[in-house]
Amino acid sequence: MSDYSTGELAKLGHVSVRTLQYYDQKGLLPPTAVTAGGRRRYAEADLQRLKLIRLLKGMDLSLAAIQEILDSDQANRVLAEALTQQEHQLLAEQAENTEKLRTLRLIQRSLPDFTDVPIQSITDMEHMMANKQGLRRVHLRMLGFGVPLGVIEWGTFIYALFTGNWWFFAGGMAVAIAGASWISWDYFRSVSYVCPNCGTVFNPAFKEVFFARHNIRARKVTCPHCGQKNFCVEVYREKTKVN
Amino acid sequence: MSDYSTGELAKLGHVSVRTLQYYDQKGLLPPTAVTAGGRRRYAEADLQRLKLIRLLKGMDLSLAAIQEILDSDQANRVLAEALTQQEHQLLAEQAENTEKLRTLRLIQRSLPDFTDVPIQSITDMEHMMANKQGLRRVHLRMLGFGVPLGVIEWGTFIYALFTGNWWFFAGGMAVAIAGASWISWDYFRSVSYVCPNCGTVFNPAFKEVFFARHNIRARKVTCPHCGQKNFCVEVYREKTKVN
DNA sequence: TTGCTCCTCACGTCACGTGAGGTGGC
DNA sequence: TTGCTCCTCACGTCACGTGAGGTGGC
Repeated sequence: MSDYSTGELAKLGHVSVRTLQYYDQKGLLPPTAVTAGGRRRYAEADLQRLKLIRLLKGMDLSLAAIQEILDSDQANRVLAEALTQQEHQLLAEQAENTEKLRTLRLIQRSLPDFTDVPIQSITDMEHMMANKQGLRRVHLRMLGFGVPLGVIEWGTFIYALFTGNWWFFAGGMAVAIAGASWISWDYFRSVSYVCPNCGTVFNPAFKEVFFARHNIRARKVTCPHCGQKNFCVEVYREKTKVN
Repeated sequence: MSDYSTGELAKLGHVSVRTLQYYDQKGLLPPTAVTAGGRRRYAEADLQRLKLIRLLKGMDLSLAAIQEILDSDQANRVLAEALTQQEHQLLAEQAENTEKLRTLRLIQRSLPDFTDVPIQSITDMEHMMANKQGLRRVHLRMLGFGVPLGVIEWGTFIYALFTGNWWFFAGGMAVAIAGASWISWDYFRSVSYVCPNCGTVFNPAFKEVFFARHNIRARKVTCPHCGQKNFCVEVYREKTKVN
């Protein structure tokens, strides 16, 4: 009547034959009987037990924990305890995963800034975050001063066009150039660079920064520590580090 | 100058010495130099690399994936791709965990119903859920008929008390007894029992059910399949299974 | 008798932890 | 010279998957 071979039980329980052999070896699900030829024979109750094992394993309980539950004479109590513990475990994992996703997306968003920059530079996350904020302030300040300067430049130019008074435009240009110089200087004093090779954060000379090849977030400058010339990521220069 | 021994780098990188040895063996982080005596010597750039490894490992990337990223000449592109993939992975895990927690709590809630019942009986989840719904309907129906019956019983009793007309009460009692009998019969016809030993779902004789020891959700009845007498969980008898 | 199922080793997986037994370097 | 650090094997972890080589049972 209702007894199954290893293969039959495997099919009914949606597990592999190897898994059943393994469960037998571990003592987790020994067959009801073994034939003279050494073949395992399972009964209906074994299928029940297997289903329960799968159910518990589906909630990430370890085989050891499952065995402890099944072999306990206080199965109910032990199960309840294991479930409570597993609930905490799963909740903790959920929180960790959420944090991992947060970090992942932070990197994804800042990855476009790292064109030409060896990715070694993406090391310190907190630094990156503080940095993003600081840099954004600096960039906003640039805009805040740059836009009025542009207005002055074009305003005086157009005024000169209509009135023929080019001295007025010359004055506007002088103001604009002075302003732009000041903005550049201010920007230079607000940022530092981090060497992708040795991780040193340094402040190159104004001249080197001004003429260096660069993109939105990195600039090819020379590290004073290891002497290499690399694309270095621009970071916000913290007040406490100004020297 | 700034070169580190294995122990020093381990301390700075918050990993174990063994981990660094392992990373060297895998080719993931080979030391910049090795002394004549076979001691590993790391440079500043190695610390950078280690920090990046930790950052990526923190998002559950495998060492193999990290190595592929670090050793690629298109590191940026490869990293972006790996991150996108990992994002999907993490999201999938979140969804799975949520489902695991749902199952876990379902079991937790129904666990008190399994007093005296071998936990083997908690096997089929979908069945359990359909079952809970069905049983609840049956219980509500019992209440829906039972409460009016109680009202009739007490109402006629009190009426008899005040008027002295006890025939009226006798009539009410008759109705109540008939109603209760009908409720029992209806209940009996709405549930089945599942054998904790062999998993068979069966319908015992009315007499056995009526007099059997029981608690809220289980009843000690005899399985017609394996012949054992156990506490069997009461389940909702599905229409299609009525025989 | 012929396939098919099942059997028992035994190695591989992944990222290290944990000794054992020996040596480099301050 | 004495500790301390570091070195290389090599086994263990967890839940099986994947052959290899052999046999039971219809």
